[in-house]
Amino acid sequence: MPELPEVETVCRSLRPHLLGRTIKRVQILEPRLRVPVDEKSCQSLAGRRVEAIDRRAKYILLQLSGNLVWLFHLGMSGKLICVEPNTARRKHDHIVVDLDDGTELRYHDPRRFGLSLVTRRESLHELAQLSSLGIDPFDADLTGDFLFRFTRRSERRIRDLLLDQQVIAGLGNIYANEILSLTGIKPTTRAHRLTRQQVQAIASAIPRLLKDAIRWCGTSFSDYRDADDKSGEFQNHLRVYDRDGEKCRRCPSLIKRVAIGNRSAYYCPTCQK
DNA sequence: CGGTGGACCTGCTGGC
DNA sequence: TGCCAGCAGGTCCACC
Repeated sequence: MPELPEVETVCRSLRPHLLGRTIKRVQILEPRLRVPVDEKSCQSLAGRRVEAIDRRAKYILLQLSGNLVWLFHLGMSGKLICVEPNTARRKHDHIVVDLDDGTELRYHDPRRFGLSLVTRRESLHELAQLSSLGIDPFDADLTGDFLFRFTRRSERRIRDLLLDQQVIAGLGNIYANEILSLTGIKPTTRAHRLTRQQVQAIASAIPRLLKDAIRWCGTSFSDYRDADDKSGEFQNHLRVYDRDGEKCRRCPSLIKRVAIGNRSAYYCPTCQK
């Protein structure tokens, strides 16, 4: 579900609710996420203050007093939502956090592909999840040259290379497909077949597209929401993703859907070669 | 090593 | 109306 723009939107919407607040109590209603939630470390969070909220790729980091970090990944269907006290619990509310002003922060995740873990700040860089991440999409070092080196030695399809978090950290299936649409490249093209110019175009399209998506607060299909349960708007601006059979926005052709592995790829057969 | 396919889950939609 | 297949924004692991 949530890719970088959605996770960034969640972080921004959490800040007004959480910054400066103190955690009173943490309840784990369902520990069975992708990695089992450690109840003990969560209970040790009572009394900690939220000092900052950061994002790395698709990970959300609540920086807490006492040099602790509470790390979340939303998986496919995870949400962090702030609600008034005494709001009815919903099915799939797995973690409930009581704050000192009465607000409740809830982690809700029907598919339970998400992740919640607590670590000391100095150990953060040792986490496998974070240490294996590739370059940040907004890093000035993400140049055509940089990406060209990866594409030269890879025979994977470019859509899959863009999804690889160890290469670029933060893209998911929506934005990988949209980037290839913006740059006129077919998602099934093998990476090493791309020209220098094509790779340059991809590198420069990535931060532009993500900034645009963040400006529209991300893409909402059925279920992505921010901390105030508000939808994003970028679904209205998608060029190819989830538009198979619909008209291309630049030519009369119809958008096609193909399976790459077991995930869909979308493209315009005329505009993308 | 790199690349691929399946597993992990629940819920929704569309076809019959 | 019900049932079933297929699909969904991500990641990880086994296998070739």
